[in-house]
Amino acid sequence: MAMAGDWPFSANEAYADSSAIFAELDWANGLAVGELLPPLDPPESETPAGSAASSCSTDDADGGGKPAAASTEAASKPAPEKKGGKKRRVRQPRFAFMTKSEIDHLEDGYRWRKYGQKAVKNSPFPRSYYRCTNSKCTVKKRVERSSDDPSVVITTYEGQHCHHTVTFPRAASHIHTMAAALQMPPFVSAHHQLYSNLPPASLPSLLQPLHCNQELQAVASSGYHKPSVTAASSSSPARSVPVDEGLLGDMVPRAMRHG
DNA sequence: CGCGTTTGACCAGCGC
DNA sequence: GCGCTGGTCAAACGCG
Repeated sequence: MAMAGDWPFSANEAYADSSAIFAELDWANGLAVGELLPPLDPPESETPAGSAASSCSTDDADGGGKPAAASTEAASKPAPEKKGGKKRRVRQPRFAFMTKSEIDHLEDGYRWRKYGQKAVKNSPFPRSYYRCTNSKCTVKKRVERSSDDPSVVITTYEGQHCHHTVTFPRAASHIHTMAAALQMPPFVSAHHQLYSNLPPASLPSLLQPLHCNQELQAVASSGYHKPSVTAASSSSPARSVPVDEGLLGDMVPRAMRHG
């Protein structure tokens, strides 16, 4: 696989091909992607929205229905304890985006290990499942191609990284740090146009620092300067983005924000 | 040898 | 209750 040691922007042609990010809904919940999902199971989950979204917590709470074997216990398959009360699958906050790319697995600065692939219904293309290789990080992502447009890759992130990217870019650090602050892959913030029907207020919640991410926030806030590569927002190329809507302004065209 | 991928099996949730 | 589907596990395998 492509080693994440190489900063994708230098070699990964997919980025050049990538043309846009479209708004995407969380199909399962009917929410705009990027918005933190409401707790599906408030009593048991530690409030996925906001702080508890930490993927650092050992409680993956999810594990696809299986006992949370995330990262550590995976080896010994514990006897599947009978769940007295139906424990609903608790999802981490997710966001997804569509990318026009010829390759499925876009480099985003993190290292991922593929742990599964499934054929999905209503799609001729299989869905791949990836997990962050950081043992303390339980972030997962799914990658699949759109059945409507095979050139479009749909990537869904679940959870938030509690660590820096594996590689820190040389030149594009501003992009990367910004993306880190967003818990997004860098190409999201830098190379794509993100259309979203998120209410403006929801994005800041997405940016909410996690206890284990505060360093990222710090880095981002100190190192960030407005990237010049966000010209994808062709709607208003020369506008100056107010501080309070900076990232949002970069990614969400104004026209899309008053939906 | 370590790390990542492949792939079939297994399990849980959900709809009928 | 049953079948379908999505999600995950884990052994086998490949590669550097």
